[in-house]
Amino acid sequence: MDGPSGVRKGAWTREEDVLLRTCIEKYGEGKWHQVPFRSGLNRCRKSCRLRWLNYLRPDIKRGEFTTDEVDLIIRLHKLLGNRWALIAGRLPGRTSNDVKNYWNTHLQETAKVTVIKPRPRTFYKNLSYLKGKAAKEGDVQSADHTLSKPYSTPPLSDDGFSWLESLFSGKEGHKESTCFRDGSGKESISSFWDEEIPAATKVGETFVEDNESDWNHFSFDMDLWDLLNA
DNA sequence: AACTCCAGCAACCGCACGTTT
DNA sequence: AAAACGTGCGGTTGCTGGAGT
Repeated sequence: MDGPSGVRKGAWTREEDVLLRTCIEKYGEGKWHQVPFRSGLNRCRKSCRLRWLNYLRPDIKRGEFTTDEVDLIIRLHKLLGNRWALIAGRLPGRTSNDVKNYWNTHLQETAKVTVIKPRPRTFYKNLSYLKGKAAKEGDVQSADHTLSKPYSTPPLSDDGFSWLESLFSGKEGHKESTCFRDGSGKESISSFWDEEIPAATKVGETFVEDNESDWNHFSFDMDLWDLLNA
């Protein structure tokens, strides 16, 4: 079962597991290129890393996925798509491979969902939330047409309910009341979920909604992934 | 008992990205 | 700035064991 380079492939034996575990316990995780030499294993670094991360790590949870875990996977997949590492990061003890395999075998067919891709959105520059930020960080128009970094927290609705939290609320068909108001109280964007998304024009790496491409607005390069990892 | 089919899972592979030189 | 290197991720493959015929 050795490969052309003489490196062993295929299923791991108990002895190999012991060697790898002993090596990691002695030297710690990381420096995977050194692991085959240090452990005496005739395996490539990738194989060693994968075996450790997916099987040998002591905090790995085995057994059936609970209904809570399945529910969370479905919600996160709806939000993130096939970002298995991110999804697994929210499930203590589960690996990305576990989650991916579970999805592919149990959920793929039953959970035909529309993935909400974090499309860059345009927000009015004078939203109350952003105005506060802009006052602290300088005029948002001064640097570039776009913001290089998303704000650390998403805007809140009037009642303080985060639209991001709503993604996990489980309220099917829930009409999120995330109404952004400008200084005069005029609603700029009616809702996150049910709004009719207008046509958008790509400007550089951002999208500017049609009819809103002038300097009265700025484009907000919304990176949900960073928000989730914050 | 022998064979086929298939679900579940472990592992491999290629690529992308970040860091170092 | 660019090449080399190291690491992590996601798609895919292939092995294994159980169920069905």
